Amino acid sequence: MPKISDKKREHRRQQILEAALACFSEDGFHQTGMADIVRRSGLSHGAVYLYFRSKDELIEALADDRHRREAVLNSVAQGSGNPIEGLHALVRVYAQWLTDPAGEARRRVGIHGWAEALRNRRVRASVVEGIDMPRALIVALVERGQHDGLIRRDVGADAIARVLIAIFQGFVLQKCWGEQLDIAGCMAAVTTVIDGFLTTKSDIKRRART
Amino acid sequence: MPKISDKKREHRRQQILEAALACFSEDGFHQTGMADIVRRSGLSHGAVYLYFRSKDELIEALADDRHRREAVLNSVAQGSGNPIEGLHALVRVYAQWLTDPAGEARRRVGIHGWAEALRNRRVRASVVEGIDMPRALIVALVERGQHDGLIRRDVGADAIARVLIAIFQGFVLQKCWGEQLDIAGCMAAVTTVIDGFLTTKSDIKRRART
Amino acid sequence: MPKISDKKREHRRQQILEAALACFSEDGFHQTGMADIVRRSGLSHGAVYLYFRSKDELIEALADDRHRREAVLNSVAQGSGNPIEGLHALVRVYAQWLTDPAGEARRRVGIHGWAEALRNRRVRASVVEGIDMPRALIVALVERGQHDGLIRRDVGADAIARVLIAIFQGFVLQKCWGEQLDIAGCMAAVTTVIDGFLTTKSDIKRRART
Amino acid sequence: MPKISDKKREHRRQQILEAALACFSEDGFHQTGMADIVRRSGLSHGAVYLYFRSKDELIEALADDRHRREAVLNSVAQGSGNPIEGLHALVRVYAQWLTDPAGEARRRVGIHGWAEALRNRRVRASVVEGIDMPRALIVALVERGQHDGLIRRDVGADAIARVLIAIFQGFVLQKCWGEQLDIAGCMAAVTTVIDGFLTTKSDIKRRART
DNA sequence: TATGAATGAGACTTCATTCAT
DNA sequence: AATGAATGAAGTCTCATTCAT
Repeated sequence: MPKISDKKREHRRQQILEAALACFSEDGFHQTGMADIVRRSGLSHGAVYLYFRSKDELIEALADDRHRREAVLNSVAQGSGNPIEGLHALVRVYAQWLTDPAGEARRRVGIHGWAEALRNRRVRASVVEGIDMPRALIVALVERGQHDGLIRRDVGADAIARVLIAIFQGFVLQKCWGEQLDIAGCMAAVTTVIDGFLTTKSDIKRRART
Repeated sequence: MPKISDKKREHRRQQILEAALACFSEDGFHQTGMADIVRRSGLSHGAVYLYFRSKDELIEALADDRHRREAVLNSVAQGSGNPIEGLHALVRVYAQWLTDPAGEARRRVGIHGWAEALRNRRVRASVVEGIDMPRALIVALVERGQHDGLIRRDVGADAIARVLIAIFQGFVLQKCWGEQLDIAGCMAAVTTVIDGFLTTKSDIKRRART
Repeated sequence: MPKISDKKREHRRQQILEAALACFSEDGFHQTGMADIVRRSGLSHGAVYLYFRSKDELIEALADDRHRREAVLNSVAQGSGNPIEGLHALVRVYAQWLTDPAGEARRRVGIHGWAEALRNRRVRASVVEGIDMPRALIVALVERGQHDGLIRRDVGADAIARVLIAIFQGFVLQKCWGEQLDIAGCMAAVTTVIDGFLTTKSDIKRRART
Repeated sequence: MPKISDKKREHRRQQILEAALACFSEDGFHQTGMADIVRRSGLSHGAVYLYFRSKDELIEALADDRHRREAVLNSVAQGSGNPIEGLHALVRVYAQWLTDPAGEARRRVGIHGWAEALRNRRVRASVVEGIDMPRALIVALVERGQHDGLIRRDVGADAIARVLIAIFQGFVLQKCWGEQLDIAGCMAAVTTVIDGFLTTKSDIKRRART
């Protein structure tokens, strides 16, 4: 039993995960058979079970994978000086992620994961943590903006964060269903949404009146 | 029992659909066995197949059911005089639907349906038609608003519709995952989003300059 | 419970048997469902079970039906004076039965019955009795012919009977499989077969030598 | 067990086919359950489906098997010098096949196949091809015999072939139903049948008159 | 390490028969 | 007598997982 190198091992793991991603993206978790994944990975049944103890572990590994990738995504918008600019940057990053053709399979699997999160505790934890990252980021930006008087104070930071996240979740759904989604136009609308959260002169006046 | 009444028949059908809804809501379409539905419905195996030819037909019936219910939901906001008020009314209706505890199972099944729509043509058609209704409604309202000078013309009506729909789709997800979702707060944020699409004095001035 | 007339009762019975015959002829006994028979008969499930206690009873009734019809067939050749002429008459009758387009379904069901006879005691009894009739008839004719010196004595009467019966059984098979069966030509061959069983001058001489 | 040898594989296949043959022979194709075959084969449910994709494929495999065996059977009589002797040889071979106790199951399955051929295109094709082989063989022998003046020209070669084949089909039926079939006697009768097709002095005279 | 044949529980569905009406 | 809705055992087939090699 010659222990193979860690590099080789990691490569095998990725091979399997890629095969699983492709299969799950096409047929969902429960309509995909292990045999499909085995075939697509070019390995054997036994080999796959050497790397993942069960199909569920494979699903969870992909959920974690997604989680990790989103962490990278979020880090991009971090540290931007102006909170408003930070929000716009975040939107741009997500818009790009949404448009990337190479990410189609991952987006589709993501949707399957959203459904699976309803019944699989581990998947749900991964998904929830996944949206907690941008949420915390947005909340921080919004609170800074509110503190600086740039963002309206009559709307909760958490609510704003959830609205923005929801928008992208909805976009993923609509896009993956093959809807004619004018991404550029939608992004313009999202920009307007953010602007709608900003303080206006009338807000200032109104506040003055109170 | 010779030829039971249509009423009784419809009742049985509902009995099965309710059992299916409960099962699917808990375990998803593919992890729910017909045996589960049979057990929960209190009927026999054969009886269920007397009303639905297959598990798929059951899934599709629920999709159609959802479709029908959403049509009713949308009709509420129709015919409202002021387009802005119409949008707000629509949001209120959907907010209420989102909050209704009795609708929890239906919302969860809805999410499973979103995933299933990725691989089942019939389900996708039903889901897409389902979002087409409010979309058309919102587009109509927005275009009227734009024509009347109430809504900004620099954002597409379709984009606005898709943003609003996406928000609710995301809310459904977040709520069903058990997130601490401050619905009231979120609705306030949505109201602000809509207001963000309205024309402001600065818009008018800007337009005047052009 | 108004007892219906015997005439009506018999008509119903025939109605069911006809439906069963048509279904069995197309799909065989075990691939035909009671539902098929019920549908084709225009009656209800309960009604069919009022006349036949089970599907097996239906199969057996058809076997008996066939048995009865064949008895009629055989009676035709009976009582013919010349045994040779009797054999030829029998062949003509069976040839006609084989050619009758209206009998196609019955011939097909007959074949299914031959297979069923292998596992159903009652059906086998019916089938075996069915071939015993013409066999006895042929044996009688042949023995008379042999006694009269018209038919060779070096071949058993029973063997001749079985050969002739076998020929028609094989013809039924070949015809029902859609083979290009030149019935006229085949009948000519059968005639020759019979003639082959007759004594010739050389037989007489040969016998004289012994 | 990684990749078992072809020999082992073929052995397993035969194991299953034998079990299927025994079951089908007793109960017919449609009354035999896969569970019966599984039990009798000593393998597991899944293993059987590893070798045959469906019950139908199993039936067809047996049909093909039979087809192949009959090809061997026919080859025996081929190339015989004297056409008359060829016919007698063929009859002897089939008589032996009919008598072989080890072939009982195969003969019974054959009858079930005759019935199945009425509704299963693939099975019918196999059965029809199966009788086409001896038919062609007999036709060739008879035509040679007719050309040589050994066999009567007033009976079609095809008709003679069909008569001989029919005889054996009928014998199979009668034997499998448990009839007291005096095979030796019957074969003597068949010999006489063949002799009946030969030219006699009277034929020659008759032909001379024409 | 790696293979892939084998397992067997469980999936969906059918269907002969019954029985309340 | 007649109906047809209901039953539930049994059917065929799949598939996640294991383990002898």
